[in-house]
Amino acid sequence: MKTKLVSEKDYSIQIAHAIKESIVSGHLPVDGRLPSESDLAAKFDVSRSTVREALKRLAAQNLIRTQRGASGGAFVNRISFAQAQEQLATTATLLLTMNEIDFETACESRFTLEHACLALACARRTDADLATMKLELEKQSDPLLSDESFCASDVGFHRALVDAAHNPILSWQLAASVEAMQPLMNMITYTGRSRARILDLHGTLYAAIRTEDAVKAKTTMDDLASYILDLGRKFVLGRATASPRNSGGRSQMT
Amino acid sequence: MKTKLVSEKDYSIQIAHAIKESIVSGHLPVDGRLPSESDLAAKFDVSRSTVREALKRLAAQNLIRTQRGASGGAFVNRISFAQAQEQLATTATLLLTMNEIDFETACESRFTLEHACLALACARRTDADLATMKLELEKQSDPLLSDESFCASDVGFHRALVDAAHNPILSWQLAASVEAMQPLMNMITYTGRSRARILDLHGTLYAAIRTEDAVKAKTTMDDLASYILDLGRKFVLGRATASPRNSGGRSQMT
DNA sequence: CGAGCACAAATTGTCTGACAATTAAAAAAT
DNA sequence: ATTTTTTAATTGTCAGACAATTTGTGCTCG
Repeated sequence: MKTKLVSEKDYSIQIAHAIKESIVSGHLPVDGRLPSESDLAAKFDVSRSTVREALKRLAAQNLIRTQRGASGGAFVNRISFAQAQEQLATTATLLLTMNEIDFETACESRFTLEHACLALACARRTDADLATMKLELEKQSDPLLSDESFCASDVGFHRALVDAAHNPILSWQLAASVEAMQPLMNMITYTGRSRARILDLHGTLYAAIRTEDAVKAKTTMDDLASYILDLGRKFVLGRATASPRNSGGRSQMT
Repeated sequence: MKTKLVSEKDYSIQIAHAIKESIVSGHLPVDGRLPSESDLAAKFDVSRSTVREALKRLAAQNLIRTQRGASGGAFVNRISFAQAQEQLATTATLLLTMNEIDFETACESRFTLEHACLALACARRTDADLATMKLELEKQSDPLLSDESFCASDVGFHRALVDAAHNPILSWQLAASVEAMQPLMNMITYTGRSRARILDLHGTLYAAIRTEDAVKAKTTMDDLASYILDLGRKFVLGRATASPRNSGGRSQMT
């Protein structure tokens, strides 16, 4: 049976949309195999190239994967948290870099989220969670640690903290936010030379979660938030006066 | 200058990745024009089809748009919140439908987020925010309203509530969560026939935000959360016993 | 001189047909 | 029975062509 397409939009878009619907609606089960490209071409009455472009659109969204060879083809992906997180992080990064989102807004959303996780984290943290946090704390207390590694460990600590809430969706959303902000955070930490203060706050946070003291954890998180926000403000300020703005002519790819 | 590609992965993936890097890193400015497909084909030393598949991958992620005709081509998109939200909602829906995320986890993450917005909302709500919430409240109090419209208004109320926090990132993330959960929430509300209770809680929330009473707002939100969670549990339970599970044979697309 | 109009040029969208690369299954050989 | 070879199916890539669309250009006519 041939499926009708309207001729007003590009075929590859319509085909991608049709298949996507089949997937999202559950009509096509996870790991189910799509018809071969030739079959799809016949079904939609278009050329194989057009079908391929449609499939590439879906592959870019991690909705399908392809495999060569006999009994190969396109299969419906079970979307993983890792993939979802990567997509979200890309989007968040783009929003941060090319839209009008300023550092303060991003910072506020991140710490608001993290703050919200604390109550859950205090109630549910396991020994494994605490061990992970403790490990990162010890890494961070090494004065010989490079700036880069310190930042990585910082991310690891916050991630462990959120993971302690044991809600994968919250972990997912927050991890993406943190990842998108990391480059900027790195620069701030580099220039701020503020390891001692951060380490101290982390230690306090750790202790509060260990003892299930949600109130203490929250006030500490607020302190950390305002401290980082302050550093960020200074950093952005210094940057604004130091380096001239990138003048905005269109440029081609080199 | 030709750009080298390794022959181990598919070319279209590598090309898409290379261009994506140029965009995310800011090397290609927003609204900047990419070279034509023929030029890119020459630059990467591949055929035009391969370049096209790469571009379709980017288009599927809303990173570029294309335009036909003279002085047409592919242009770097300024990603909008609307697009970002749509992408996030799709991902969230997929995670919800085909992964092992249960209703309680989704519900918890949503209300945790919303709870976290309340403090900001109380501090920053404008008259316009209050008016929007009030409007939805009045809609909801009409007993002749259809179930569908009631649910839509419910979403509108919560959206207005989060928007009152005036942090676009939080609005974005939460809106996507809410949208992904809406189908399920609808069914729950349909069966629960629980309008009066919900309306009451909404009214209390509205009043608390109007008077900037963050404490009251938070306790009310907690009540709402546990009420919905309770309804959801009953609903899921009833569903599990009533309808048999979709048996899992692989199926082809029809 | 201006307004409209035909035409050319550039660019993406699609089609056709072909071949290469890869993989699983079937067939053949040992 | 096990290993090797062949075969078939499928995606990945290529080349060339034409269609559709849009913009600019120059020409004609008022």
